[in-house]
Amino acid sequence: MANKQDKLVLRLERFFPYRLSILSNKISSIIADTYKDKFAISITEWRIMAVLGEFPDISADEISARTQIEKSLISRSVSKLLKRKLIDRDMAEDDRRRSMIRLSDTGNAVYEEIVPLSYQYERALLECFSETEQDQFSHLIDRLYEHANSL
Amino acid sequence: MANKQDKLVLRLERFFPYRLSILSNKISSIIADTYKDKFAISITEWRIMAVLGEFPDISADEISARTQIEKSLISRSVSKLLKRKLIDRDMAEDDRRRSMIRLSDTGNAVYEEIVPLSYQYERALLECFSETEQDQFSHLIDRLYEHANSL
DNA sequence: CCAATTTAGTTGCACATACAACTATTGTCA
DNA sequence: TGACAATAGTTGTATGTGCAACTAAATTGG
Repeated sequence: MANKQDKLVLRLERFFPYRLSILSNKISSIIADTYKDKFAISITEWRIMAVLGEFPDISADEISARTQIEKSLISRSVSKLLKRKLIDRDMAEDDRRRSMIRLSDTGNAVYEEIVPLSYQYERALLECFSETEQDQFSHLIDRLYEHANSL
Repeated sequence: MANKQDKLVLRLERFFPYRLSILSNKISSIIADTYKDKFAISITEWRIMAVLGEFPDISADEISARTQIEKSLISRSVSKLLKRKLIDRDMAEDDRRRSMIRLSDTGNAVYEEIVPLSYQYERALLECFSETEQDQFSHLIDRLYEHANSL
């Protein structure tokens, strides 16, 4: 006969979304501490700089699209980065709403310091996997992301 | 001869920590929307309720340990859940600092509504993987989490 | 050509969260 | 026993972040 013990229980610590969240937060917070301690830069600011390192002279909107960061957050972060002279900005001549943003010389210097550290950290993280496992993991992440987007 | 084009660039969209973060945020935000729309509950609040569904009559500190949520956040969330009568609390007799928290009848009813939805969402997410891939992914996540904790 | 709509970016506001300081209670050990 | 340390929980404060309203500029359609 059914009783209270038949209650369907959620095992939180085995629940995929929870485990992914905990894992991601752990990894991100380690990175955040490093960037904060060494360069006084937040993850958000770093992501903006990272995108500008790859794609110079793009607009705030394009940064937003490429980093998935809210445009209001982009706006405030860009202000901070401008004040600290890590980036430069001027308005597009053909469209005076749109801005053209790029790393300044200082920003580039910081960028070139952080990039090797980032790769080093990524390698340290993934050293618990074999090459094959790294590829598996990479593909699984891509597939899951695709799929989550379609839900 | 080395020139500007030799600059080491970070491909953000292929950087593991970034991809994990984006994936996890996407998945969590879908869940958050569901809980918010149907039950007016945040992810944090749900995690607290989930742990109480598994482990009734535990203290705020134990909730914090099991969910990795900051104790100050636990405190404020517990206040909200008490006000909404989703949980009950009384103080431990042997230690008047420690509290004993559990789901109320209302809380249990909500819990029993959410749990099947959670499992359903998890299944929907993972349906893009075969059984084998699900196991692989699960093990890789566990290993990576272990490893990240040791860095 | 001009009103209405769309787009880029900024700002106000509400709420989430982290860290540290604080209170109250309990435990330790000389 | 009594001073000191440790623990459970709360609260203050600073900052992060998301959503919506807003401004200014560009585009569209009649």
